[in-house]
Amino acid sequence: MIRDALADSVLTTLRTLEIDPLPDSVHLERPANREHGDWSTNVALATAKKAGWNPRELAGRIAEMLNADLPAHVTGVEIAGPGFVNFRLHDTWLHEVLAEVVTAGTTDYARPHIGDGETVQIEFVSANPTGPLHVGNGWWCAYGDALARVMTRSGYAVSREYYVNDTGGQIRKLGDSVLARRRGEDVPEGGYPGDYVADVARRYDGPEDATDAGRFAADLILVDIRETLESLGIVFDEWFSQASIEESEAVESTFQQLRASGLVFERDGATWLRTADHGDPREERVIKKSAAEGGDYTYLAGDIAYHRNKLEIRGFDHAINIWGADHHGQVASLRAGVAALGIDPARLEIRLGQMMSLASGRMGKRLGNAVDLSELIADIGADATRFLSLTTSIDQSATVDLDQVRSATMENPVFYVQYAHARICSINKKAADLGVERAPIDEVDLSLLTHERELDLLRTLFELPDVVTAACVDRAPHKVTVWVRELAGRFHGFYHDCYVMGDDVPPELTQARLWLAEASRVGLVVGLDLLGVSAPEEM
RNA sequence: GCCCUCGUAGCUCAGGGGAUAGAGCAACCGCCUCCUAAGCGGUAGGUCGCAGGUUCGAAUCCUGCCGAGGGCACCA
Repeated sequence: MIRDALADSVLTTLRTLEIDPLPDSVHLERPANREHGDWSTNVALATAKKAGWNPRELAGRIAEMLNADLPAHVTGVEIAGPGFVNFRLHDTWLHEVLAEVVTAGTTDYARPHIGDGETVQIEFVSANPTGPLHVGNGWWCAYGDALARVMTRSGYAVSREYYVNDTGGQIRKLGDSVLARRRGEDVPEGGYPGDYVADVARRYDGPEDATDAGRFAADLILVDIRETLESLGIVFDEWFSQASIEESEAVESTFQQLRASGLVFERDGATWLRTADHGDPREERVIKKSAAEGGDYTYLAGDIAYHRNKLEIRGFDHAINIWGADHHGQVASLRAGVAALGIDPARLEIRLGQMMSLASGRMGKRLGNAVDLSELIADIGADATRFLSLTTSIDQSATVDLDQVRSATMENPVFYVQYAHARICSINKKAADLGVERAPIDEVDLSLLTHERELDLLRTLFELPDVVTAACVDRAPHKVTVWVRELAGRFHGFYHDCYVMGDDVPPELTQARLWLAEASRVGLVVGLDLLGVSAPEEM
């Protein structure tokens, strides 16, 4: 790859100059300003001081030596600013990129080998089955799925999991609401007033028992949640029942294992875990309630047991939890609990998604203005819904204007990107109609691609492997969204200025441009697929 | 009080050590005898919350302050 080749040649030069100490690596980047060349390195700035050189002088020597023996594709090396070494390249480096992209194709281009088969479980959504998913608690579901896609492409063996909170107080409350509705009464204080509860009540013919009614309701609601997620193309490998943990020996055996850590003690009739040693600012947490409080294990105890199940019993190498920021308070305690079990807490990664808000104000089930996720999907479609939530970082508390989103559906950026794909398909269709076939890539003169639009497109395509790598390592699939918009923009520019077929387009150029369109298609298909957004052939 | 995230164009957000800070929307002006105008080009719009510090270089890293959101249960 060009970057490695340039870095190698710079490093060789530094060796020849007997620079000591040599830098660990030579950083090459593409300058934002075109006047600064095609590639640039700050290596002189970074190493000069320690090696006892003046940065500009060192940069000058590097440029001088490289100019005396130019690396492949390089037409000239210059110094600029305080000591940058800038490379000017012949367009052939980009033509090589084109060949790489179409040769690798959608299955192999931009497939970084990072995971190396490591198993990763990503747990996300995990909303309580006490009501349909609303826009707020469904906001980061596309994030979890896109992250799973990005990590899969990067070589991890990924499993998607939904932790179903199908036991405990919330379920009893839900059951109480159902029973009240069945009796024709209002739901009790703190219950669930939604219409879906009434629907459930009409179908429930079981005993007058809150837990029984609650589970019945949760099962039905879960079906609805699953359908909503599937309509977004999100399919979980596992729907893991909290009850299955709490009603088994899992909590008890986890409890015993915690005791063995020596961090467990009794106080005020309750059993506590000392979590301070593993970094919890709360220092100690109750894991088993006192008799006066019922004597049950706490949620934390169950959660530690659940994560023991993930990391020890099922043995995933790595577990990633995607939680809403409102669960921030649980992070340190859970990590401490996992560590107390003797499990390396580095294997558990918890990403907090900041709360989203609506331009119209706060949303909440109890405020009665919760907008169902399924409603939004019905309004603007699955692709737009996913794309929308994947444009921002999860660290950003996004503000969504639902009215604008609905009215501006046709101007949604997702269509801009999909339209680029449709245009490529349209070109291919026209080529087929005209009986134009693409010649094998190695028989096509790619050096005919010299238009700035063409070269910009190739520069962007070059970036995809780096983008996927960054999206994976930083757990930031929105980087793919940013990139795919950029690529679509480049393609629209090319489409507008560079006709692939036409009376004044020579057949050789048509061939080269057909391959460029194909490379663009590869980029769009890969990018959109990572986001879980469809790539339609026509719009 | 302590912890986490954020403060970038009128709005919604990218950029998260490099050289002149970007996009979309909104506003204004142009562009189809030709592969879908759901497109392309242009104009206008910024003290990157404030103040210090580190660095050859800071929107980016560190500290403090201000502002917004979230969190600090024998609830889940």
